[in-house]
Amino acid sequence: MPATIREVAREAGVSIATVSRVLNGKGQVAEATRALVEAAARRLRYSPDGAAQSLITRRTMTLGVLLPELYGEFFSEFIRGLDLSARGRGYHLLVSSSHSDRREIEAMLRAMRGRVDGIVVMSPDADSSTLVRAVPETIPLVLVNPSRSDERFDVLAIDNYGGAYAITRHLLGLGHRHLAFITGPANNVDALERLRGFRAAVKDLAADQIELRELEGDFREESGYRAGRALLNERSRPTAVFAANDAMAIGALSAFHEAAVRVPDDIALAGFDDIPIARFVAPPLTTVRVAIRQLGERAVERLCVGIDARNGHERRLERVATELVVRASCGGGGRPAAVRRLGGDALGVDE
Amino acid sequence: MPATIREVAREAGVSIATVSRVLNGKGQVAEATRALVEAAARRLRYSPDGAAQSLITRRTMTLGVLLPELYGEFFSEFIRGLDLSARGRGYHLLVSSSHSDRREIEAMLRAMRGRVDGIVVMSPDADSSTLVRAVPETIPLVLVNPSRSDERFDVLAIDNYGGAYAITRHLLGLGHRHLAFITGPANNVDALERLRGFRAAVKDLAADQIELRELEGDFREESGYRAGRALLNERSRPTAVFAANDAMAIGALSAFHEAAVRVPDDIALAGFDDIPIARFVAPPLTTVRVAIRQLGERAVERLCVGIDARNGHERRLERVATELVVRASCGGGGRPAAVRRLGGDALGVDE
DNA sequence: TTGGGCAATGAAAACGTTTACGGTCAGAAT
DNA sequence: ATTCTGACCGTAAACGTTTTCATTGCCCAA
Repeated sequence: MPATIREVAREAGVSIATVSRVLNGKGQVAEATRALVEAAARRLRYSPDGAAQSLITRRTMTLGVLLPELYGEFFSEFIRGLDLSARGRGYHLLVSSSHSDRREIEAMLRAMRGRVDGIVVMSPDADSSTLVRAVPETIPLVLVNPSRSDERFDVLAIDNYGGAYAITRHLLGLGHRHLAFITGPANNVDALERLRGFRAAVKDLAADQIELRELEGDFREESGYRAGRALLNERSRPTAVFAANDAMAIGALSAFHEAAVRVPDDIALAGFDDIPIARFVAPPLTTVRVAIRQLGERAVERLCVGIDARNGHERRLERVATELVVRASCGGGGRPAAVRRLGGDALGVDE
Repeated sequence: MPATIREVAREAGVSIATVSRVLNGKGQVAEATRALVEAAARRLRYSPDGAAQSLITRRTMTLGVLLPELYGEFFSEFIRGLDLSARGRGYHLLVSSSHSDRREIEAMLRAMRGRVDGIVVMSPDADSSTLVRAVPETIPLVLVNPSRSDERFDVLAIDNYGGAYAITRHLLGLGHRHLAFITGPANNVDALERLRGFRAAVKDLAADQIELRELEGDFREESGYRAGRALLNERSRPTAVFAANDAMAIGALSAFHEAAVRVPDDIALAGFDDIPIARFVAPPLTTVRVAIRQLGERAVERLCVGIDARNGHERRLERVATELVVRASCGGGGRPAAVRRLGGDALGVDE
């Protein structure tokens, strides 16, 4: 029903080739005819058919994005980063979320064939490493925070381990010897790495003097709340709690507040991610900042390199740095917010 | 580079027509050949080219989504709703965010031609009503919370007015006579409607006995924080504050906490949206629940109706109901959370 | 034997673009 | 006058599908 290039050509009294040339600004065309064509196009409200363009140019100017179940501020920030960067490069974003199991992701990956020029896959679930085998090797791919790095692909990884290590060290440095850790989903790679960093710091720095406690969570506020309540009921209460993400920390905070347990006076609390709201809870949350938006921007950037090079580029593992953000929730004179950067530049490349 | 249908046909020793029939499950084809073709397709890791399919079928199985600057939990919930509903119907989602001015949106709208089967436009900025004129009338469109309803389009509107009215009545009912309102962005329709509801309730219920104060905000935590501080500095402090959204309420809460002003004892506080985190701040936030995810789901649903009917369906204005959620932040015995529903079914249709 | 009907398949058109190629024409150079 | 050179523009092929239509071969009824 909408106008085609042919109708524009007829209206302007020229051939379709000329119309195409005018609209794409390629090739020589007389000023007079250009004006003619432009007028005709405007009259007919013509805009080219994306499908036909993609078919012939083999470019869709679209990037695919595969995300896990999206929840909370983390993803809106991430998508925002992707979108900003993509739009700046003239790309659209085809997003698909809530992918948990591998088969689903595979199906999506194939469904995107011919619809996108490249794909960003964020699959923090542990079995994602096997997933990529299903990918037609031809399409550029960037993996964000995969369980295992794979030198066949570009990979972006948050330095979860380093961040967790640093914040744990911070807690130990404040003198805490009785710690609790609230974990994330059992098969989530970010969560696992944070746990690993926590354990490593404890082991390295104060192994024998420490009393430890690990509680299960799932990255949502509710689970943090439950964990917080559970802790309060224990005979010997920890002096500091480190939640694997801010949402759970806020949940725990809510439980503490409800029980009139003061933070940080009675108990110290730390999170991870530095979601925007973290500085506005009471007390402001000591946490580890992840440059979420930049993570998205960087992913698109890498992907575009892959696309332009037709995959003929060298693959890299880029580690996105984290930084410790000390606010009031752990006490220890952490105000105003002090920031300590970990592991090189904010977006430094190592390995 | 990836395999085409022609190669599959050759591999299987049949015509491309037969391959197509097998893969789409349409038309008669002998069991033996079917197996042959399927084997060949699998061997070559064939998956059809989306562009070519769209070109011929005139269906992209993709829905466009135009969003404003996305920030915070609201949008991740909304996108989640869209995605869930879209995927259930076999559609993909092409999202594009951060659109502020009209020209940008128009450009996006045209760019989506031939890439999507329909579009969801969320444009809370006041001039969006003029925008739609630029749309080729042919493509199905759903407007979410537009500034003015337009009977040429399907419209989904949050009952901002009703929600604000109800929560203001709640505050008045608790005896507050000195109120402050923190506004949203000046040209944001949701913000404006909430303000209108607030003013109307005051006028209707207690016009002359009330002391009023309106402060500017922009829907982000930071602006709520600033407004909160400003309020504390005033000679005559309000007894209740209603922020046009939860993010700002949380910002204000942070300011109050910092100044050791107790909520709700010293000052009552209410928000709007009921973002997931609202129940986990201290004290839990009294607010107005907006069924964000359902809003997204409903938008896709309406859009699909328009697509299936080739726009030959009757346009509707659907109002998404809101409900008052009473928690502790306003005092008045509101715990555990009591919910009062406003204006018909949760997704009731009026008008 | 003839013909009708049906299942299975293939040939080819169509979708709306971009672009390689060739043609035309005016003016300049010979 | 002839040829050459560009600028300008049109013809047609190509992209990878789906789908219509025709063809083939087979079985069965007349």
